[in-house]
Amino acid sequence: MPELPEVETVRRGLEPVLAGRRIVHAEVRRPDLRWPFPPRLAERLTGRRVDALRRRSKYLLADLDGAETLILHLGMSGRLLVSGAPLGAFHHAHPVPEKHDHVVLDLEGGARITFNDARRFGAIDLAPTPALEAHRLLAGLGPEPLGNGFDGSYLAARLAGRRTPVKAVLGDQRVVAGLGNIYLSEALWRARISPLRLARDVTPAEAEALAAAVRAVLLDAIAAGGSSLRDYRRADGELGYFQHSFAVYDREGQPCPRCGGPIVRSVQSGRSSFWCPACQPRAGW
DNA sequence: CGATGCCCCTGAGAGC
DNA sequence: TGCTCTCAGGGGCATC
Repeated sequence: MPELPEVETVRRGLEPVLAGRRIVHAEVRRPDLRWPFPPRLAERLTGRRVDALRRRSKYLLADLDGAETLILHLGMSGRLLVSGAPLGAFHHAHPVPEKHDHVVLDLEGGARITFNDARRFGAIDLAPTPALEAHRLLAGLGPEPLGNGFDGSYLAARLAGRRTPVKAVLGDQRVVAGLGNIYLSEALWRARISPLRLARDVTPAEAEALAAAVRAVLLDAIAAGGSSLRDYRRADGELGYFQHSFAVYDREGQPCPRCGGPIVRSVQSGRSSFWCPACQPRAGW
């Protein structure tokens, strides 16, 4: 899916289109994605002004007037695409809805936002803004990796004593929110820690390096507009380009950019991990 | 409580 | 050209 950098890139693309504008028409073309949509979704969106577009972990949060917030999750294949003329060119045609275009929002001024999601692992919900943090999808999330609540000592404390691989802990959204399979492999490579190492065997110094690596790789990826492997697109439809900067992800058999040794792939919990056995020794085993 | 595996769904790409 | 098989960036849930 879109991980944190991809969601943040989409947010930055949508914010200038959405913020301060009213939704003049909402078309909801199916009743659900991963879960059923909230009742009367189209009616509840129509006429509402979007006051701000925020991000929490991999969720986009559109604060609406009337103290409700629209919660959006892109799942694995979700896209939020902008079309139309923001200045309202009279003859500007919107594209005909395509397969997997599930929700279409028309904004005052003429822009249109379309939620397309082939695999339908995405999610949409509405929640009262004051109680947003208590929403079932947001309540258990750990700190933002780019925020003040995430650093080496915090991470060391969360890794301590856990007999599960460090990659599993770092990918647990309750520990830190927003990392997915790509940036887990990339961050562990930057910190020179094997994804197979047990969390309890990661030293405090390594945890410090890992927290720094997480922040650095996320910032680099955001600066590149995210990573486009298959489905992900920015709000303007363009590709991100951080995939060209991968050190290890999806590079099995290719040379490690640091040592030249071959990248290997391991399967953990049914998901691929990519790493360099020379740079990321399994010391501690 | 912690760890593991399954599953939701469609489409792309590989192999034959 | 077409069939079948495998795999994909998430994450909730059942199970042990």
